[in-house]
Formats: sequence, structure tokens, C-alpha cells
Amino acid sequence: MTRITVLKDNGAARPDGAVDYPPAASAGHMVRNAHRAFQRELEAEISVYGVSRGQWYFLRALWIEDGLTQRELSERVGMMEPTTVVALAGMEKARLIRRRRSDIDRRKVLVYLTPKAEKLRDLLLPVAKGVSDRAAAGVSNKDLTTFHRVLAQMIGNLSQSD
Amino acid sequence: MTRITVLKDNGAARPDGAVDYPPAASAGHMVRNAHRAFQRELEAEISVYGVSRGQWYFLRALWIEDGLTQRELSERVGMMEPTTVVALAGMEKARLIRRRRSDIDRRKVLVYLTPKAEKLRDLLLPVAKGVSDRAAAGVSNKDLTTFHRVLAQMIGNLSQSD
DNA sequence: GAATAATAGATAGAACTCTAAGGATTATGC
DNA sequence: GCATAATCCTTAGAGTTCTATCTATTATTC
Repeated sequence: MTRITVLKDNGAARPDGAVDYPPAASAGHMVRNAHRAFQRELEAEISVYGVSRGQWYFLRALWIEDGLTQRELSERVGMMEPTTVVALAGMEKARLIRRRRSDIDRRKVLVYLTPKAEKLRDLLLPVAKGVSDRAAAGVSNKDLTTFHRVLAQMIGNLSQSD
Repeated sequence: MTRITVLKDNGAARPDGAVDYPPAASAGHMVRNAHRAFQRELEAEISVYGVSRGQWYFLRALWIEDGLTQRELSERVGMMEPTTVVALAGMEKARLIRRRRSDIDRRKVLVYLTPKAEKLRDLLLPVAKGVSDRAAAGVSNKDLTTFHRVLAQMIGNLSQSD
């Protein structure tokens, strides 16, 4: 198997020997800006329903499956466990979830959606889809596919190096 | 001029009428994950030099031009002013910058890099470039170009709706 | 030139996220 | 079956970012 390494020359050494690597040329910077734009939009729209963006990711995981332990939730959402604890405490106060210690293994805390949170599902998922659609306006399906593929590859490349 | 709207069907309505929009299909979610991956990498590498990611963006702007006011810096970095104040306070304590009130307009605070911060430039810019290169490994230049174009379009689309 | 408006920073308080360390509970090894 | 290890959750403390509000300085208006 032949491994081809493509050298990318965005950000060259300057004639004087100093390094030049402007933010605009950086994939990291662009991803950051896009992330902030997405966040701003999403937050503005879901806050109308009394949901913060910190709660959003957990709601989304629980809409797929609830009755999870906090550790399982942390893994699915991709947050550290202390973050989950804080977020869930807020969600419990906002009556979006209930927490119950497992009878079988009393170390575990099981998380269940309230009816209120279940009703929000069909209201809020379209909101999220709306943001993504608005972001992708004017982008061809072909380019969008490439975009997703590159993004997935980058995520894989970076998490591999841990 | 004909406006063609492409309907994208990632996330369709289900037969039972409920909405289905899994995170994996969401551009927002993927951008978020990529952002977190980039951040984790960058932070790990620059922390070796005693620079936090909160300071990074400001250093980067100041390496291009220093003697800026805090407001100018905020704009260039894309942060709100209180964020800038906090970040600069930390940077001053870390001896990365000095702040001086302008003599001409004493409302303004001018920000200058210390020699220490200037020396970090040629050490840290290659680090940032390394992270981006590692992220883009195995991605063709053509796809990378498409990626950048789509990202720029998305950022434009989203910030337009403010 | 005094009152008002605009500009520049700073402070307070909140939300989100992390690492490090501390319980409580269950599983394992002898 | 008791000591040790592993698992699960929690707390503490820090960093980053925001909105809202305050102070200080300069510009504008009459």
C-alpha cells in the first residue's frame, strides 16, 4: 500500500525567514468562526423555549434514548462527567429531566425526560434543522457531501493523535 | 436571474409524523466536534509554552499589528470587549503584553507585545500550522478548497441573519 | 462654556467547560 | 469474608465567554 502525503502550502515561510500564517488561511480558525455562528443562531432560537445550549446536547441525546446513566450520557454527548452533572442539575431544576438512582446498582443515576421535555422534541428538532439548512443555503449537494466528508476526516485525524 | 433552491433532505419527517434529525446528519454538530478537536490539540501544544487558548487569538492578532486599542483588538479577534479585558489582564500578568493609556485620547488603552511574546511568534505559528496540516492529512487540495469555500459560505449565511 | 451625547474600558454576574480530587457503592482476589 | 480495586457520581476550582451595567474621558450642541 502506497501512502501519499500531500504537502499543503498555505502559510509559507517569508523571504526574511519569519513565519507567516494568517488566521484566514487556517482551517482551525474557520471552523471556530463557523462554530460560533452556529452556536449564536441555535442559542437565539432555542432560548425562546427556555432551553440553553448547554442543555441542548443532552436533550438531543435523551430524545434518542432516555433512562441512560450520567456516564452513558457523557459519552454520547462528548462531555466530561462534571459538565454533565452541572448541566443535568440545571435541567432537573428546569423540569426537563428527572434523576433516579438505579435499584440494581445504586452507584448509577438514571436520567429520564419529563413529558415537558418530550413535547419540546417536535418543536426544537425542526429549529435545529432550520439553522443547518440556512447555513447550507446556496451550497450544492455535491459540495455539502464533500464538506461532511472532509470534516469527518479532520475529526478522525485529530482525535487519533490523543 | 434565476434563483434555484436546492432542497436538502437530511432529516426527514418519519412515517409516524414525528421529526427525526440525528446529530450525525447535522452540519452544526459536525462543526462543533471539529472545533472541539482543533481546540484540544492546539491547547495541548501551546500550553507547553505557557500560552492558553484564550490568549492565543489575541497574540495572533498582535503578531500582525500591535499598539492597537482594546476595542480594535476585540473587533479583530471577534470577541466582546469584556472578554478582551479579562484576557489582556491575564496576558499582562503573564508578561506577554504591556498596556499604556494613549496620551492623545486618554480613554484609549494601547496594547503592545513584550519581547517575550514577539519571540514566541516563530515558535507558535508553526505549531498552529502543524495542527491544521495534521487535521488535513489525507484530504486532497481540491476537497480542501471546497471545504474552505463551503465553510466561508456558511459563516456568511449565518452572520447575515443577525 | 455647560449640558448632553458618544466613545472606551472596566466590573459584576452568569453559563459552559475542563482537570483534579473526594465520596459512595459494587466487584474482585486471596 | 475482608481488603483492595474498579466504577459512578459529585464537588472544588479554574478558564473562557457572554450580557448588562458602570465609570471615565472626549465630542457635540445650544
